[in-house]
Amino acid sequence: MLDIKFIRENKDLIKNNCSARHVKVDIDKLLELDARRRDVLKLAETLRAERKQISKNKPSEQEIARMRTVGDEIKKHEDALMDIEKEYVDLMMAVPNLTHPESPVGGENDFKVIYTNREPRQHDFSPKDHEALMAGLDLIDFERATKVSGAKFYYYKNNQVRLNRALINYAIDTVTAHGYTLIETPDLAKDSILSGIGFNPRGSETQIYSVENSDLSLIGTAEITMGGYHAGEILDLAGGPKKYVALSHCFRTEAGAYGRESKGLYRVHQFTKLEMFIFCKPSESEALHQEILGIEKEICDGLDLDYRVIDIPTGDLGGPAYRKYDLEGWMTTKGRGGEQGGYGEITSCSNCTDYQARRLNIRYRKEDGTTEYVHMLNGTAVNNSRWPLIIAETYQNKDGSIGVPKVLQKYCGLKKL
RNA sequence: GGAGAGGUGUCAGAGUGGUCGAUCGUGCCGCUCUCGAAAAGCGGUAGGCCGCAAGGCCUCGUGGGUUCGACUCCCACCCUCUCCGCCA
Repeated sequence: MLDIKFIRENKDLIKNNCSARHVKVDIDKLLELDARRRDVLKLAETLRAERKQISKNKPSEQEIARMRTVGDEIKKHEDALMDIEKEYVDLMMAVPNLTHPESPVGGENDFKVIYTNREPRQHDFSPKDHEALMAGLDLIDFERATKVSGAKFYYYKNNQVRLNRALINYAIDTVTAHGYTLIETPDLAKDSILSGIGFNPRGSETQIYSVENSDLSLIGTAEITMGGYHAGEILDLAGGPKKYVALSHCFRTEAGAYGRESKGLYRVHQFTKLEMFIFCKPSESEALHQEILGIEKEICDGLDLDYRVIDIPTGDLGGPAYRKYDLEGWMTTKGRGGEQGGYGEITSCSNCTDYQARRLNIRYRKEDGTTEYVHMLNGTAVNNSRWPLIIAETYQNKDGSIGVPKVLQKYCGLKKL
């Protein structure tokens, strides 16, 4: 959510931003509702002030009689206000965040590559995809998962389970070395928190599983439970930003996402993820966004993967992100029509500035004693779906075995799978 | 799941229908005293909304209701604590 005052004073900027981000919101309608809201509010408040003044001391019979009608009038204004406010809030929620001036303008495919660590290594044999590799080594079972839970679920088996734990533990050590507090979160959260973060739990095109007869949903990312962690609080950031690294399960319906891209582990309904999350002062957020990106690269470098970083274009930013970087790894799975590979997303980090903080009411105390909304950032450390995928495809041997990256060997005691 | 108690400002804790947005203490900030600190004394200390401002409105777990007027009364829900039951 943005500041209504800002929207009021920068109407054209907001409209242009909406169209750059491919978001349709009726800004004129919003401003009209805003004006009506303030008019009605003023009427109600004037009457309330009068009633309060008169009712302070014991009023006369005559005054009491008049206050009865004043009460009715106030109620009328309040009801009108509620109607206006409902529509107003819906529109406010739909307005996307502002955009970083350097974010590339355009749709999904207009991203800008800002870093490539090296030319992807080519295998000197015809590489397999992770599904074939893992199946061959009895490391995964999709079929029985389909029987038990449905398509896009999986059982990990044998040493793959150990490798996945090693991956998480390696990432935990790497991130906590940068001063992040380790935390494991609930896997369900209240709908009010979901929408505060910018997810719509029960809309028509939702990616969220909701629990029937409750106000709970399964989280799609620990971003939800971590954003909610400090909801409604006034933070003390004098000692520096609050930095967390959070472990949770993630659940996504992935409605409508089928086809080549969703092969194997690339797009699944459930996975485990380690997520970085920061609450900071506005002046710090751009530097911390770079810090998160740097840690993501450090994790990748440690595993010696082939990857690149892209700056996400305006049309693909979603609602909350001010700027977003994806880190894409080289995958066999991503190959198309005879090609032997392509880049696929393995992490994503966003600077959401104060967009979520305003919805969740998270502020910090400034030195002058006043408060201001914090900036919030999030970024993937690792997960146990796409990362095992890319390790298998990158470290595969001609004989169908999978090497274990050196840095993980001490975590799981294995040299190959 | 059953029984009881309770949810008020940083914390602790008053307030049971009318100048209560809230006593007192504590914490925090400033000042005085001091070479400095402690102690002591004095003063200041919630947030949000509307407004150029003056000022006004809202918030005592949440949402309804009663009333001219609700922190105070009624209803529902949420949460916390104690005891009992159940349970990985």
